[in-house]
Amino acid sequence: MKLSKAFIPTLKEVPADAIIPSHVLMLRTGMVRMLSAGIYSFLPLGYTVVKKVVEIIREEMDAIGGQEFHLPALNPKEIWEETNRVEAFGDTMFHIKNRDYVLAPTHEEIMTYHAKGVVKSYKDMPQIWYQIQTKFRNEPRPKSGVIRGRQFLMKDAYSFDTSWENLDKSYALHDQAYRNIFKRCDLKYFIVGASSGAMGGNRSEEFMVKSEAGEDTVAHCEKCGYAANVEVATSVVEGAPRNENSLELKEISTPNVKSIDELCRFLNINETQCAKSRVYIHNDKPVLVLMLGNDEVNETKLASVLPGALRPGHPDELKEITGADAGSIGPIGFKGRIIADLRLKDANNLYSGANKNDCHLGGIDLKRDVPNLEYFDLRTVQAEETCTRCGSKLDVFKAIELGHIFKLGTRYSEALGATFLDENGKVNPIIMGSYGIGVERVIACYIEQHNDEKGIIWDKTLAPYQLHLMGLNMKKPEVIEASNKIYDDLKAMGYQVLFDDRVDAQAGFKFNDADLLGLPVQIIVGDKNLKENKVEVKIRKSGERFTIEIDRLYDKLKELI
RNA sequence: CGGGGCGUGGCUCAGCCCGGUUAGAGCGCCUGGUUCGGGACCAGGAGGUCGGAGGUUCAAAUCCUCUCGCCCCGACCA
Repeated sequence: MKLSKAFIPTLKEVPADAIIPSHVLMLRTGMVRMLSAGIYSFLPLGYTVVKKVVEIIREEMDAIGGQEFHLPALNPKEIWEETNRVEAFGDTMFHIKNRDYVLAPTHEEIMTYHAKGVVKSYKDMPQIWYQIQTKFRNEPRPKSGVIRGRQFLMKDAYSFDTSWENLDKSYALHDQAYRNIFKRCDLKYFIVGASSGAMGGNRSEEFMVKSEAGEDTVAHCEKCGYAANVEVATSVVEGAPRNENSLELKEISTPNVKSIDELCRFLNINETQCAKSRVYIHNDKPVLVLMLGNDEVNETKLASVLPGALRPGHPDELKEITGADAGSIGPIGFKGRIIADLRLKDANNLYSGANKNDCHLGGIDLKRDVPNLEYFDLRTVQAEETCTRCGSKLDVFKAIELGHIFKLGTRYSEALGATFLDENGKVNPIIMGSYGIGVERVIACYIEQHNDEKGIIWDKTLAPYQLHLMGLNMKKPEVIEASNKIYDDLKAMGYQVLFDDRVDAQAGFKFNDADLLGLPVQIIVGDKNLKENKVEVKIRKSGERFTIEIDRLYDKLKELI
């Protein structure tokens, strides 16, 4: 492609709205332009990269026996009502105004619909069906360029099996395919155990890339490799000590003391002597959640302990339920279910709210004073805590979710009646898995991991072109002739070449554009080197540059690309 | 949805607080010329309903009200 003819609108200045490197660079290199919040147009250069990623995904999915579909994004709402997901997605799902259609945010329902009545026998399975297609989600807050958009490309795959054991096999195939895909894309990633959330199912793992722009937080152990989303991660932490003698319950006046920190200062005690109370409304009934000190309630863990409708209580509800405002609530005299974090197991001589404003109770013995108290792991892992597997310290950081694999089970097949007959002629629901990859995220994450102050650093695998040929002074006949000949030769050899043949651009301008676009190898044709029949080659990644005779260039390129 | 910020030629921004020439700069773009291996220079030129609507005023980019859009933090999130 000749740059003089190409639509590759590079920007010299940093766009005001972009913060993270991948977003800045995708705009500056002319890969994308924003149309509206969270909605991006891919320009030719960006779309070329999309096609490369898609092709890698396609090859690896085909390699595990996947069959590619192309489903409609426009779906009848009815089918989503059968699985209750219109309600589950809520405002995140786009609804069409003038017909009862929705824009699909994922495709479990539609794939299951097609399996129903067609995949009827155990002999018809296993099946792996996938597509690479646009998804629509009405994100309340799109951010970070293409990383969180309202419309995005997703590879979504679905497996259909006759048993949980066979699902394990399909799941393992996808796990391997995903490892291959991300490795080929040269991404540093790791795999974490995750919560399956609204997708349902009983097991899921996420493929994560460490990044400050990430929206997930993960705990990771460098030493043994343990990695989990903090939604589900666990660690070894000391519980509150149980003292030999339990003190008597004692009411203490604590005017204007609201937080645990204030309480510790006021009474000159340690936070591990305090039980913090949070009230949730679970299926319309209040539940008191006790945490040690300043530990935060992990609402994902809480939701798995309290399945169903769950939300924090409103301030006015708290007053009505407990007789006190947040900050003075406690377990003694609380009417309703009480659960506590494991760190509080059988602790005594604790301080907590007295369910009376400006009052706390001391000398609380959970064993003595809170009968039938249930303990669960409810806290969020913090950095520097101890790994449950190997005993070393956990690291906690932000990460971007690139892919997610779920063992769904029968949730969709049961809801939609997708059943099969087994060897014994018995009717069973199909056992399903679902597997997603965010295509744009692969690109954005690659750029996050491969850039410098000059621009992107493409590896040959994802680079939109392999070679960046530059004619430095395209008014000089010898440069025109030599660079055009090299361009034609390289194309004839099958290379993908971007040829900066612009007549009016200065050398420095071309160099900077080349470094910005970041194609792996630059070939620089200038009149000085041409006098010795040479050109200059620059490796973008290392910055290494050398001159070489034109005759030897082609052999050298075989080594480099 | 809550908090904060911002909307002025294609891009980055100044002007607004304190209303008053023909609304500015740099980059980019067009024409001509010089330059030509790390984002050149000279001369000339095109391009703006100041996000939109309403209001105050003799007079609004500037003040007021409403509204739309965008960014950041939070909430939410597959």
